[in-house]
Amino acid sequence: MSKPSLARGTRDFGPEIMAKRTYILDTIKFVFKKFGFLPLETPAIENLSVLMGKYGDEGDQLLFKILNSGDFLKKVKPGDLEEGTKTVLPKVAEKGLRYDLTVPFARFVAMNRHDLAMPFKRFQVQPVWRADRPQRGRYREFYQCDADVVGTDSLLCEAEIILMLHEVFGALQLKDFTVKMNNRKVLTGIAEAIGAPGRESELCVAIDKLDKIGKEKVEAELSERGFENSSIANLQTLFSLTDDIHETVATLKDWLKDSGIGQKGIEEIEEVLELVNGFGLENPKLMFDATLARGLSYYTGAIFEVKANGVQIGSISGGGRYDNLTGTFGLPDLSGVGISFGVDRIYDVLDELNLFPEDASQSTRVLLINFDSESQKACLPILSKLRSAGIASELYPTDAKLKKQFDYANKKGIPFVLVVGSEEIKMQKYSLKNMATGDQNHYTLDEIIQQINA
RNA sequence: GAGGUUGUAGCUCAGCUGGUUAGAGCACCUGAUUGUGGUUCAGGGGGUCGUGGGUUCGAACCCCAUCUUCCUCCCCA
Repeated sequence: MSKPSLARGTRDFGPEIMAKRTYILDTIKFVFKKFGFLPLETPAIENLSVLMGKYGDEGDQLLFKILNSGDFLKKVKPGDLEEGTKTVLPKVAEKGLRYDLTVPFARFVAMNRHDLAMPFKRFQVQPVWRADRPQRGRYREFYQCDADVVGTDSLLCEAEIILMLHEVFGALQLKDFTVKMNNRKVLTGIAEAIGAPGRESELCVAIDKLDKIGKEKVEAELSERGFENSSIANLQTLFSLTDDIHETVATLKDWLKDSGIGQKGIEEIEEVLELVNGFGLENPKLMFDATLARGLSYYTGAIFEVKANGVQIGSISGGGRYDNLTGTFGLPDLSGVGISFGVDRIYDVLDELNLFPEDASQSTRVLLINFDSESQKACLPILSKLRSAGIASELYPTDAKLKKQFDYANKKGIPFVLVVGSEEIKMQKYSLKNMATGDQNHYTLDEIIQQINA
């Protein structure tokens, strides 16, 4: 007999945690559906040919590969081993676990292009796997919760994403959050404006750390990376931006007036703002942050990130627009925009702020006590009636000691206990005990249903 | 992938320079109360000290390896 253990970087979700996670996911899915997104699930296992080469060299390393079934060494020839992993891997593994939801989605779109109503809006909530080194908040198995629209470059999608973010976090009672927005084209424009065209990736890696390490260190890093002093001096405009969205737009318009692409980016942001305004969104928690640079390797337009204020935690949601999603699967020129919710982080935020509703973990409302076969028999029709009335109820399955049965109700947080003994059966009135107050009285079944539903 | 860190009862942790039978709180079980939980009281069970080697008369404690935990970097959700 060996001690059981979890595989590294994986977790169990017990009933209590599941109740809270389900609450979060149900809220998000409800909003997705309300905005016309359709559900999609794809297999945990994909062919490695679908997954490899999509996430860079590092990504290929982090893919979980599945050993071929049967004699997995069949195709390996003597001598292959000396050639190393690159030679042996394709001969022993043809499948792997999905690394994210975007690539399987792209595969699905490419395979079903003729059947899909374009633009195609889908949401997908499934676990993904990465052979990463686990840390707090980083696991080898975790859920992604994505919604994307492909097949249109309409900025209406961007506006609707902003709306969905507000609806989701509003519904979760999270009052203090900020939706940060930027545009890849603005970043490209900034690189041009400071005389370092084409180097926005490098620029952004440094700028992105601004709120973490401060202006001086960012400047030092840029200098190290070989940016001219004049370029760095030119960035002062960026460091002096305020939270006021209209002011920022005006400042950038002037700063980037010589960059066509930069202007385009600002125009896109203005149009999105106008659309959001058109929806009549009340009290928008929207900010234009020109230093926001996440996922630069594939985002081409809008970039989003949501921060929970007052909680020491990274972003709780992020997304953006990308071009050519399905290009590697033979379907070019398909633009898409998507948003992803960080379920684990949202869980931590709600937990820390105590925002989970009381009844999120409540299941059974009433427990029927079992004395003997006689009372058990009497309980059956009562159970059925309670359940027909929509009351989650259960009968303790054995005639264990009352203490044990009451303990069970206690531990499960069941608010009512119904005692059905010989006295009660005779009277056709049963003892209903409120576990919180300790009150206990005899009621008819109809009265009991009323009491429990009250 | 690089560096550091952690592991003792179901859980949280004590355990002296290496020295007899490894402790506590909580949880669990039994009884006080054979038709009533949460409180109280009395009693009880539970540990190959992460695992495998080594040093030693003797190892929870020292050494090596390995797994695990957490942290920093890289990268990311």
